[in-house]
Amino acid sequence: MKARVRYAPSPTGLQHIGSVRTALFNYLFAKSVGGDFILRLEDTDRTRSSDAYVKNLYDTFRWLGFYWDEGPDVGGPAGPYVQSERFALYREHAQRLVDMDKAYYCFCAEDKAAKKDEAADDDASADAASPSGFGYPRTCRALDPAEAGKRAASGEPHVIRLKIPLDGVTAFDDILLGRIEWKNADVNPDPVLLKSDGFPTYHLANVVDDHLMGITHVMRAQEWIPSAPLHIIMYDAFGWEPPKLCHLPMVLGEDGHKLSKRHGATAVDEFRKKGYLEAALINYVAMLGCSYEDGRDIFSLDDLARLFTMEHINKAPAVFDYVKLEWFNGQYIRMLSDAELVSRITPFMAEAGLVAAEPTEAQAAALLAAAPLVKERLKYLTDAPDALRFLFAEPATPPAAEMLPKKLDAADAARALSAAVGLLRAVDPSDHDACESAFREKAAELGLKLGDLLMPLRVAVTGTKVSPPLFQSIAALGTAKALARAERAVLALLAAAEEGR
RNA sequence: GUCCCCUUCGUCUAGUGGUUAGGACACCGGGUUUUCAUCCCGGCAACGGGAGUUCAAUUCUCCCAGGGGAUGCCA
Repeated sequence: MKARVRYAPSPTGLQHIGSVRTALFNYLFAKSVGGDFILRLEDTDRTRSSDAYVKNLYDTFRWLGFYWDEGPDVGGPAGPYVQSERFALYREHAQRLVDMDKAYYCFCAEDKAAKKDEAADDDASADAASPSGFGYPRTCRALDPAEAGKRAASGEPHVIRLKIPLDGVTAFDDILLGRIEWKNADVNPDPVLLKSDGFPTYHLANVVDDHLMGITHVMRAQEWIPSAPLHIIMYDAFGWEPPKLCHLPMVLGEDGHKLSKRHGATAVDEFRKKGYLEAALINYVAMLGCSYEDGRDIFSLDDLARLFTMEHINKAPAVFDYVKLEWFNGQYIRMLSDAELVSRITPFMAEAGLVAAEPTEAQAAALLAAAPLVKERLKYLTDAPDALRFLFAEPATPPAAEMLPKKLDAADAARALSAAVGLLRAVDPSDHDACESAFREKAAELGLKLGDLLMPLRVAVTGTKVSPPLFQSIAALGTAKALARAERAVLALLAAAEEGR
């Protein structure tokens, strides 16, 4: 049977690195076995779902570059793929469960106090420690079904709750974790299936849709383990065969807690804006909790899809390491062709006001010439503006002190820089070897190290002590501009020397 | 509190009874070099603890400890 897996996000927030990892693992599994990857929107929380988040979801995955075989936008035989468009289905199925005496109407008022308060801290867990069990006290379970049915039919507000067996155990075999057994007494007592607004909860919608859509494998984070038995009980009640379950290890922040905003960037969109390459992000995230081929660490999406196996998923949670991600990003930047790098950094250059959003021909040429200069120096695409500013904007003449090599004073530096200017007039900056030998000779003649001769020129031309290789930078800039900057700098140095005397 | 899951270098991991416990990031040295990077070489560093099983346990079993997760009309 062809494998069918799904990614089922709820559009109640920006696409998060943790959920994207779940999507990625599902995708990799599907592709590794020639199965289908399906997108389903779980927008059953009417107050929190929003179109803006749906858009963010599409934007995110378009950027990441992986796709689904079936989904709201591409259609498919098991649609619709948006739960709010399947509204009637859930009530129908909940009703079936009631009719079979596997679920019941509940008329208890919504317990606001039981709702998790966002601001609540650890004290809340102490409060929750009721000595006699937990959760809903199953009050309405005792109601006469016929009577309850009448009340519901008359329009009295109600929810539908699942009857969790009072004793016995529910077990399932997790692909990763093996057999997991739960005493039914420990399962969430009678969870809500259908809310009072008529929408299903995750539990109901998830089970109904996974079955109706022919999902064969459910891969989701380990935080879902406690609700797995409840889902199994539902599959049994319906008489359906449950899909195979695989609970993925969690992704943690450096402090060992579930990855969240306070750990740094977590929304995929933030990574894009911060100058990460999607290939680097995918490569890194794929390696959190899973391994592919020993002795190798650079994998394309296709490589990952080919190499993925569930046997190589780890059970233990993984800590998200921004430093290692940074290394991956640098690796991927270096693998870009010059033209690719240009198209990647152009938006950031434009944002910094250094080039037009649609670069002019001259800017495009300058960008292309500059690409090889910075390729191995960038950790993030966002580093490009600072690294290349000197090519697109006129730097202020640096203060003399900035231009002094170690142990040299302003007069020495002025002398060195003047010599450099003289040399610059004579050489072709694009002839790297000629430049270097000319400057080496001159340095020796002046009793300077090559670096000392070059430093004042570097600062004068680029405006900073740290720059791409000087001769190539000058070649990219053009000798005329470089000369003008250097000559101004000589004057500044001379003035400083005068003052210092 | 209760239930569940997890446990190899600081981090990500390889490893499925016998290995000098391997790799990557980070870190520390050194080299190349025109600053910064890149690149190359070397180094540091781990099987949570205790009982078993076995000729032999990182690997199998149990207990403990530690960590994480769940305990919603959120997913």
